[in-house]
Amino acid sequence: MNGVAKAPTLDDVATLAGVSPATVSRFLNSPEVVAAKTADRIRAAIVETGYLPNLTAGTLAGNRSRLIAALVPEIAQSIFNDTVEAMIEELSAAGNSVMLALTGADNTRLISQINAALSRRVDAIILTGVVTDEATRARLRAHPVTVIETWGLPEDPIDVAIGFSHRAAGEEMAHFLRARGYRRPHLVVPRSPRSERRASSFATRWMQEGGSEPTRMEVNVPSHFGQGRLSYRALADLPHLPDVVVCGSDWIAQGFIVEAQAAGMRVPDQIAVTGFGNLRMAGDMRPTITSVDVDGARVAREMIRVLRTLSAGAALHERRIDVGFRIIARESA
Amino acid sequence: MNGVAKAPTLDDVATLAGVSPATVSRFLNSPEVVAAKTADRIRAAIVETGYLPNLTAGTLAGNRSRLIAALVPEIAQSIFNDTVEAMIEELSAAGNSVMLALTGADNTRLISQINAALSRRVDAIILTGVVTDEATRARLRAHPVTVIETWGLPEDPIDVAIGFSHRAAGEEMAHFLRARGYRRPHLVVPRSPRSERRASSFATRWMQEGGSEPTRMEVNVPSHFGQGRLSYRALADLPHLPDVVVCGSDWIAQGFIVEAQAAGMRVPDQIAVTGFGNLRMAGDMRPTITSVDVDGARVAREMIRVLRTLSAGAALHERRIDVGFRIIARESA
DNA sequence: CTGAAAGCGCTTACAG
DNA sequence: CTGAAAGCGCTTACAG
Repeated sequence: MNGVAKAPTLDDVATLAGVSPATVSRFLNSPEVVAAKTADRIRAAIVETGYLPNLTAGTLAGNRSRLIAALVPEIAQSIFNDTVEAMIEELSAAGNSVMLALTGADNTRLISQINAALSRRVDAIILTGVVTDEATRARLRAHPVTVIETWGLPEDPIDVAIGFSHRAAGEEMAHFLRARGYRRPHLVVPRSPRSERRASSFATRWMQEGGSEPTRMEVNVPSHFGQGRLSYRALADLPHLPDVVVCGSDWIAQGFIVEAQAAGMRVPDQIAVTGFGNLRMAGDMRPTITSVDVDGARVAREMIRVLRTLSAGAALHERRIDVGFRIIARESA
Repeated sequence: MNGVAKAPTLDDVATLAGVSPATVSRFLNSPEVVAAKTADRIRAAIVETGYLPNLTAGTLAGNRSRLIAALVPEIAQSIFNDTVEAMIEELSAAGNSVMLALTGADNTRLISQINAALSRRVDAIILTGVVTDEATRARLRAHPVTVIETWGLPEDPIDVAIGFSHRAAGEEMAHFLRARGYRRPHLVVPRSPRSERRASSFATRWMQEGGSEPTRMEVNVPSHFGQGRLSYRALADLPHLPDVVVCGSDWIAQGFIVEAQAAGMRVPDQIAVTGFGNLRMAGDMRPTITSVDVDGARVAREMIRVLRTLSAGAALHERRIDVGFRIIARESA
């Protein structure tokens, strides 16, 4: 914090190496174009001066920042954390920095965070979920920044979407549970568009396969363990006891199981439970929790691929990248 | 993504408002110094052009970025998440952006992430924990950036430290459990310097109060639910069964309880358990988990205060800010 | 309260 | 393979 000596600049390095600043810049950005001997001198000068590039100047001059903004609702208890972490790892390894911005569980700060990102001239904005506001979509489309929508898979992405079909996930879970012989499903649905989508698709498919309409209750986002416990207690208000409870997240499923067991119920014998997200804990719980897995690391890899393609100036093959999902059948249902 | 029109610049706004660029800049940064009528014209011009400041140019010219780097080991399952989230919220509200960098559970990428942050000319670097490498400490001390070390409370902070005494936390827990009548504590210790510190202080104090040396086992970081389950099973290897298990995190405590209950043990009657971190889940678990609370939001507030003080050019009153901790006595011990 | 001018530290055609 | 020069979009003394 005691700014003694001024930080060395690219010019200092150039002077010491006896070359022009342009050559040092080239060495830094495309080392293959500078002669081996020149490179050696520059390398030595960098070490001797302790030079650290000023990326802020580089961004201004070069019109690319290698800064990427990741906008997520929250991280304290988020199902996206694995993906976010894989993403930050991959991007950092590829020489980028990540600016993480929180938009709030209800996404109220989405627009102000988009503006903050644009002000920093980020190369790309990664969104968790899909922007629903049409004006914002139009504005982002007109802007040079690359926008990647994740988790959802809208018909017409702003630029690119990487995710899976929440409709399909809901339907497949309905089919899975019906095939396992369950007859009275109850849905615990977080108040988010994606959870809502899965729940309604579940219900539609369930009835298509001859079942009667599932009962349901809603919970606030972000969903957490405590809501699972409350959800169990709320069963008392239902016209009949369900034989399987489809929870919108693994946290809810875990809380539900703990409360059910504390009340003396056996899971899954007396009541079965499913989660969503396939958190590590789902495989460790007693009983292990049947869940839906989305490959967060793959989402991260696809993002990198898109970003690389675009920064190489190439055209994108596909604007909607479906990474799919898998139902992981375990003990709880 | 379709860069049609070039983004409007401060010059565009100035021209439209009929003032010089310097005046627009002043309006943006210290609105109180420009005349009311001028301000009105500028405001209108900003709206009409849709101007968004280029903070990258502002940083280069003004030598401050309003960008703050937060370096954390990981976020997928971290006890720091609440603090990180509170911090990002507070900083964003104060007009800063936050660059979140992951250093790895074992902190291997600490130095490269520090360099990345310095390259972006961040105003401050927030560290989770304390930098142990002396060369890095010296380098950061010599650098104009403000460094805030959190959670730990080193004798001689690089700039400022905001945290609590892990030694005191370990001691107080020992005293607390001894006073409650427990006699055979067992420690489950994540392999991190801070957890280690708490565990050894616990043991020292426990023996000072007349107890015999606690048994212990270590677990990898980041700690998680599954380790708690394994820790229960590992009790079989101990010379005697403990009457209380002191876990290094609430995740471990929760997993331990679930496994103990699955094995037919009653918590806390047959075996008591404590956690650390006071996650929301700790208060929701069955039984509720006795834990140690650190006020993450307060850490975040103190950080803001420090940053504000420093950016106002004022001197800091204290370089070590102790936010304390509280043992939250609940059902599990 | 406002303007003209210099400068922040880079990158990138352009020319050789 | 390398250099001279212009320029990226701001901020900030300095002067009035």
